[in-house]
Amino acid sequence: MTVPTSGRSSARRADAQRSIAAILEAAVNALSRNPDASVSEIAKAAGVGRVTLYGHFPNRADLVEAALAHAIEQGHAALDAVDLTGDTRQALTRLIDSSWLLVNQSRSLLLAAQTVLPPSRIRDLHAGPVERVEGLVKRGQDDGVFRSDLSTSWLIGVMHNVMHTAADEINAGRLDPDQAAGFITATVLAAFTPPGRRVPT
Amino acid sequence: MTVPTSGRSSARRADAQRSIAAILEAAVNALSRNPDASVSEIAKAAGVGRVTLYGHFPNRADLVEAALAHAIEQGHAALDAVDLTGDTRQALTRLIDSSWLLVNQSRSLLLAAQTVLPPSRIRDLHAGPVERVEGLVKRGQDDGVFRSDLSTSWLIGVMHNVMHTAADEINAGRLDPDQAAGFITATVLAAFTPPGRRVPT
DNA sequence: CCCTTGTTGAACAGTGGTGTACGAGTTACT
DNA sequence: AGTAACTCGTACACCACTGTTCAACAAGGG
Repeated sequence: MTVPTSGRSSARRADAQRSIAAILEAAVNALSRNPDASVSEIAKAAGVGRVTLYGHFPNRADLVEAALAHAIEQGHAALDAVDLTGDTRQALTRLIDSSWLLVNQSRSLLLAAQTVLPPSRIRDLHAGPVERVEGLVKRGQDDGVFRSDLSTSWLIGVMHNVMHTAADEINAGRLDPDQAAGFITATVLAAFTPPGRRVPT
Repeated sequence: MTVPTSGRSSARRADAQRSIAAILEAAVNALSRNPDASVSEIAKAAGVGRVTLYGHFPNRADLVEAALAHAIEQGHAALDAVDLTGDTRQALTRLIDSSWLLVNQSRSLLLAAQTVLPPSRIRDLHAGPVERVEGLVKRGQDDGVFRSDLSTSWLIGVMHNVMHTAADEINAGRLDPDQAAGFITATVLAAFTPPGRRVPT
């Protein structure tokens, strides 16, 4: 799914696979730095000719999509290690700890994708990660630990955007990166607390 | 400050002022719809020749900057009407009610500015509005109504990004625009509640 | 070892934008 | 009424990027 699987009978040659891998990695890096990175830029960073790149990805949009899919897949795999059982608030804390850096780093890449891909496509690509968070948040709501007067998707959106707050603050030099995770969890846990209940310390 | 005041002894002619006003308004509109709007596009929307536009704004960056400044100034003026005295939480609610739509509408314009202007310039332009919010939040922190374990700038950032959450959710068709303000204030007030204290209902 | 598959740079056409120049026409201020 | 300020369209030079073609060369697989 990461790579264009357009009707190909025999497997790709080894060097082609290497090229594709290099291109994807370079694309993720370049687009994460600058959402408007050109195809030439990416090809050069991948140590590959521009023509070669076009041999694997028909146009820039497809390349960006593949890069985003690649990054998401990687992140998704990395988060499989996180233990989401037990106390819901602690589970959420663990999830934030391991995911906020990933989210932060892919911010610019996501922006690139948004300018080139239809919103539906982007939502599809995010289906996996969203599902994981959604399950956790819903469990918290069912247990009464998280508020239910706001929709699940809203809470997920808030969590996501609070991570962006951290990125902004760090970028502006107003927040020490080491403190970021703590700020995020403190804020999210408070925001998720049901009305009338005490905010966890 | 809204208009290029580059050393001009005698006042501009009336029609020039009209042109500038039309251009600024058109620029705000166009850039709010599409952050990559071209100069031609903006000129056309303003009912003005492209050359005329260049007569008033030397380049695209200056135009974008002027548009952002214009929008901010307008918003700032509109918010002067909001009563920020009395109960801090209620004051914040009032402020959110009147400002979230403005913030939402200028999202794309801000994005345009970010791709063309240095961060410092953007922060300067926002100085006015930020100051207003900062005063209110600081007061809340001093009174013990808002938490002080997180920095003031963080809380402001959170408030800002929660508004963005609303925009995202509306855009995705998952939130009724009429409910947005309520969701935002509920979330922000909870996030601002000091640890150990009850979340307001 | 040979043939297929990949890779490469250079070159080209096309697109869509920015900013400038010019000359003729129009509109406001005094 | 006259002059300076303003506007307009066209045209131009320029640039950066996209996507394609070509012909020569390199490398993997059976």
